[in-house]
Amino acid sequence: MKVLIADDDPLVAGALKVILEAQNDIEVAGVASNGEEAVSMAASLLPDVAVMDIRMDGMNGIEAASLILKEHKEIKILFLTTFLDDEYINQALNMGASGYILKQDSGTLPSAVRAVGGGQIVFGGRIVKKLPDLLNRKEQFDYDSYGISDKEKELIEMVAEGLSNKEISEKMFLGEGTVRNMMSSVLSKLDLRDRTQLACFYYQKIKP
Amino acid sequence: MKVLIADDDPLVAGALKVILEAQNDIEVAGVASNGEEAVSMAASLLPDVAVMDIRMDGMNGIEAASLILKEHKEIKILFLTTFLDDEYINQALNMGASGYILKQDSGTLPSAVRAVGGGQIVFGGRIVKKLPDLLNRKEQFDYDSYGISDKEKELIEMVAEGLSNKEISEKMFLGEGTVRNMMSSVLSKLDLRDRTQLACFYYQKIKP
DNA sequence: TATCTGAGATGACATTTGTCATTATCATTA
DNA sequence: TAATGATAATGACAAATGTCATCTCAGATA
Repeated sequence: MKVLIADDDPLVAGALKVILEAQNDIEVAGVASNGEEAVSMAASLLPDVAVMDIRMDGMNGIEAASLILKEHKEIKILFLTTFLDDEYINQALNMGASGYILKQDSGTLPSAVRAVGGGQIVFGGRIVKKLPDLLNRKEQFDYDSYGISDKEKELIEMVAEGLSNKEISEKMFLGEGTVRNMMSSVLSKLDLRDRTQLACFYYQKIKP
Repeated sequence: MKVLIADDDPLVAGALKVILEAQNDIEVAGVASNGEEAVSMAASLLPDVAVMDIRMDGMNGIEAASLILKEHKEIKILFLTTFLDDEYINQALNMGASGYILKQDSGTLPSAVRAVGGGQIVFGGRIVKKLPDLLNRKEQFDYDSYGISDKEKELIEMVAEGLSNKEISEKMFLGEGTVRNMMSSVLSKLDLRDRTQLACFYYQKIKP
């Protein structure tokens, strides 16, 4: 199995090479030290798997990988990263990467490379613990920073259920006019125009 | 590395055993033929990895796995399945499983087992192609069955962006009154009361 | 050809909605 | 005690919204 390594830190790149070459079924076809190099080497060497750092000077790993996949979608991309970074995980997934593991777990790199080469997808264990949170995120919205009170929060949730002012006023034991005033206040705090925009805001920003 | 196999089809279980025992670093500690057996054998054998079928008579793989994880969260669960089933994938992920691959890809099973044993997460390649869709699902809602036309569909999406009738009419090159009529029609088709409920419906049922 | 149909438009109408100024209460605080 | 501020309520008002009956018109259909 032919592997291309891309990392702008020569020490890391060297270490990865040593680890992978110790496996008798893995051959390190080349080592790139930045994104551009990775793209051109991938095109000439046609490795089975490209093991890439995400953070590199110049063209980063994500960009390089998507260029590689554009031309050779049979090459599997395995990202190595130092941090847990939600944004990168999402980008990598949507881009069609085959794996995303932490450098700290380099001991499991060979098996990850084999699994990826075999057409499977691999995530570092620590990353998976974050996946459910990524899927059903909730309540992370900071009402306070907008100066929104608990009552107003209630109101927002009722709007997001499609209730009218009258219905809300009954549920909250308030006058309908009061609810209208609260609504007005909430809308201006969030810089929105009407209750429908508030409902959209709720589903897009508060409980995505 | 100790592995427990659980599959209610003896043929499949046997085949898996053969495949895994051909690897000199993998030892098949036991073979369970249903969920209950898997739970008790996991408790007594304490394997590193449990390779489990999802569909089994009686207790299914998901239930069995969550029982195993409750007691021994260091045991990694690798699910084998015949089908691509969104619901199972989600359940498996949320449950804390370490892998989910197709039986058809049994050739890559050994590397998957090693990767999982090493603390990584593995998904079968065909499954990954569905992951982005699972994240930003869209368009799976059946507008037709409600008799909703393409134009009406557009309108719904614009309402879900918080646009007013006037803004929608400009975007669609229609009279504002026409938009109001379309709105009225859509609301009655979906049995809703106003545009805010329509926006809520959109985020809850159409693009959850 | 005559008819039917559906998309688009209009105008009238009752409601709902959001804004604003004002007032009333009540608890806290200076 | 008096001032303050938060909470709740009113009334007035303009704008937006949803419903309905009706009209036009082009294209399909008999």
